[in-house]
Amino acid sequence: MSATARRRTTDHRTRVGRERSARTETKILAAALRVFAERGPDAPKIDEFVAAAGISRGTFYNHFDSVGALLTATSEWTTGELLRTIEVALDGIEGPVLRFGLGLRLFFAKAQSDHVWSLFVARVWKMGSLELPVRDLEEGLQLGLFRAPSPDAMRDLLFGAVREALLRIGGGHASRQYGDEMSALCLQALGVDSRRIATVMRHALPAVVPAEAVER
Amino acid sequence: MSATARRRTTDHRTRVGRERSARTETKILAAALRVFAERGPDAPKIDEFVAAAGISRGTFYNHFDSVGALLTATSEWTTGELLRTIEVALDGIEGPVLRFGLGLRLFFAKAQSDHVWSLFVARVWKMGSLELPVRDLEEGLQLGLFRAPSPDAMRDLLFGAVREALLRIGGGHASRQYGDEMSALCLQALGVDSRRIATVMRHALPAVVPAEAVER
Amino acid sequence: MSATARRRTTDHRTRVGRERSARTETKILAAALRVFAERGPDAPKIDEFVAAAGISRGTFYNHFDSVGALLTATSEWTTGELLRTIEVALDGIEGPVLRFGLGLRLFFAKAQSDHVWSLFVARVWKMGSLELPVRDLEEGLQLGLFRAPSPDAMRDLLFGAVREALLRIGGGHASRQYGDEMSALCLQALGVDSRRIATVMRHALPAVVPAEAVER
Amino acid sequence: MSATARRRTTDHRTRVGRERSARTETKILAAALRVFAERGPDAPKIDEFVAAAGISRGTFYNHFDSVGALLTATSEWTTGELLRTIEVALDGIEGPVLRFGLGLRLFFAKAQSDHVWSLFVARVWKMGSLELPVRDLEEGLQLGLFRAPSPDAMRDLLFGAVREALLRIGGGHASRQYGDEMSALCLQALGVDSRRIATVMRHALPAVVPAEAVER
DNA sequence: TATGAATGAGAATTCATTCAT
DNA sequence: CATGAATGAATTCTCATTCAT
Repeated sequence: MSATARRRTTDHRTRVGRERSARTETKILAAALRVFAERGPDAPKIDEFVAAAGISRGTFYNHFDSVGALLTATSEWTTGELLRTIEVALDGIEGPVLRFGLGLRLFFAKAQSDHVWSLFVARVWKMGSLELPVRDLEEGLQLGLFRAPSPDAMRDLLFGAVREALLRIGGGHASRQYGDEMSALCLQALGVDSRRIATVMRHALPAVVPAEAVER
Repeated sequence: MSATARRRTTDHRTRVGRERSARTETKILAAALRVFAERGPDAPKIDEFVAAAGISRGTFYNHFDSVGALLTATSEWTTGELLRTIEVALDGIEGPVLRFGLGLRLFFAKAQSDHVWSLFVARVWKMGSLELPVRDLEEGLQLGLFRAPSPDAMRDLLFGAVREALLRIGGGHASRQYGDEMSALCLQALGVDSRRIATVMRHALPAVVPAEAVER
Repeated sequence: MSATARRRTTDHRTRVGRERSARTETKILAAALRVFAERGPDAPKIDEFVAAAGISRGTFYNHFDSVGALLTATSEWTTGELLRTIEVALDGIEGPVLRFGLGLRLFFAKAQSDHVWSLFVARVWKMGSLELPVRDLEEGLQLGLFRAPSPDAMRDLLFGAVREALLRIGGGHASRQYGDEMSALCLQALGVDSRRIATVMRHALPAVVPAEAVER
Repeated sequence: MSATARRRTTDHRTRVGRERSARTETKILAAALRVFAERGPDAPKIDEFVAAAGISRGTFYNHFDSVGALLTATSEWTTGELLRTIEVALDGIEGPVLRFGLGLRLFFAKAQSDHVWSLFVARVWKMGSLELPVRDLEEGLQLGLFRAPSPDAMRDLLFGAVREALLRIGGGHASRQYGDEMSALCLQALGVDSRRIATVMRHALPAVVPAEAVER
């Protein structure tokens, strides 16, 4: 066998191995998403992930060092795409009020289409991993379109409202219009007047193009 | 020793014992408050309470059956008085807007005066144990003083906002005016116009009469 | 109950507890001595100590953090007294040759009276925890009673010889005179002439007064 | 393709395979030598050999069944030649004292030229795999050139001294003359008088002819 | 033969709970 | 009622071994 041939074989083995590994990792992450969504970030034991993913204990440790590491990885895996996706969907939309309002509506639409994701984000979300669209907010404040006694209060109110909304949606206790209602209420909280809110709510929801179909 | 004397001794012993027991229980509850505040409701182990309270494992079990029971007891011990206290302080104040606004300000004042309590409530609070002042809200809605797309959304937004606020306050990251700012923002979220908000904020904070000085 | 009485009770509880704890610890150490002697310092698993000591896993961890810590503790517990004991027994004996020779004979006598101890020391001994009687050696060298090409070589030869001797004794493959034979050979290795060696071997073995009867 | 051609190809493949296999095995053995030298015979895990040899787990098991088997193989691979080599080098040298002394000096020279080997032998050596030159010792005793209280003591002292010496050399804590010093001291331990020792030490070290250049 | 992901038995460790004092 | 040592089930984590590619 020539060196070239051998190298090709080696590459093949390596590639196949890596693919299998990646598939297993995805399986674990998908399972983790469900488990964290159901039980929160602290309660679950390794065995729950192992059982949910249908793998062995050993395999778990081949991929993640601890539940903490898994939580981090799941967070990243889960929220990474979404915000970018929304960003893209909002491309070409002008005006902070419209942009922020539509962004919220899109976000809640995602939540309503995936309760597991919704619960997971609600329970695990820590500031920083999933940011609010700071730019639109700041611009809106400067233009006088948004009003708030302080940035901290504004951020906390929006953040808390979204988290509670995700809990409700994830729990299956939300009506179909709930996402839009909460979006409207958030705009009202920012001091936007009713007419503008109505405009935002009437606006057609931009199409979301998934970056790529993530297998789950 | 006569029967009477014995009985008297026994009574004395019993009384002393009960007092000692009550004091121990208070010590445990106060410690639990700190521990739950720092670590949330799921993470802490029995030993953390034992260490924080400066007692032995055995003593813990003499008072509480499990961490769950302790959590419940701590919740009740902690929040039981407060809402009634606020209720009392608001006695005589008229108008849902003013009542709700002042109630919020009082609530945040309490939070800012006790960070441990603040964190505890933020982390442990589950719907039901600490209710929003439903009556004022409903009345305000009926009178057209509050506006919201739906009661669910309204409740979630307020609830979430308060929780985030408590987290900030408990973490020590809030300015002195933060409580008032958040109160104002909540009113704005309910559709109250700026003039009315200003009135509420200018209003003197009613005096709070502690039901009894709880030793901690 | 008076404060004094209570304190007395508390003290009593504390004392009883500490005594029980100390007894358990001794039990573990004694078991560890056997286990390490049989299996060496690396091989044994926690369960072997647990089984040998007749305690539960949990109890083991109440006393020692790891096998490593247990090894250290066992070493200290085991060798601490001996060298001091020998030191005391040699009190009043003059001359490095006589002192060193009798010290060796006493050491091997101890080994032959306790095979488990012998094997343990042989396997676990690391330089430093159980020192050779440096002072006698140095004095002997200065007086020209001992001869060696270098201190390092001398130390290594003696150290290695003693270790091998302990292995043989611990294994039960030593004759009754073996300890004395090895002592004599060590003196010969140090360049002591036969007549002097004979004197040392004829000398009565000083009585060893155990510092205190250690229960085992 | 003709049968002949095919056969030739097969032969070629086979030969290449065998060579590759032999090379891999050597790689594993060389790595094992280092690992055992550093960690002793009990502590190391399969992964350490795998990592040190730069191979995969699977490959390890293609060559050795267990750590025990590897240890045996490494011992044989490592010490097999040496003693025969020394034997050859001593060919023609007369007299037990001279032969034994020069043998020791050669042995330590080897140790000082290869610290890894030195540590490995020190840690792994168990009686039997690497024998002392019994014949010279017995002859020396019979001729009255060596003196010892008993054969056991003599063997143990020499054995222990050599092991300690190897540990020092392997650890890099030996001076350049250390090997010779220890050799001289061993002779002194056997009761050889200084003049004879001096003769042995002055004697030129016989040339060692490596049986074959062992690739490592 | 070489690879390395997957496996699961077994070893280490934690922690809620009991109980004699 | 208070104490804290002991317990052992539950859990975490390791590592020798297998096996499809």
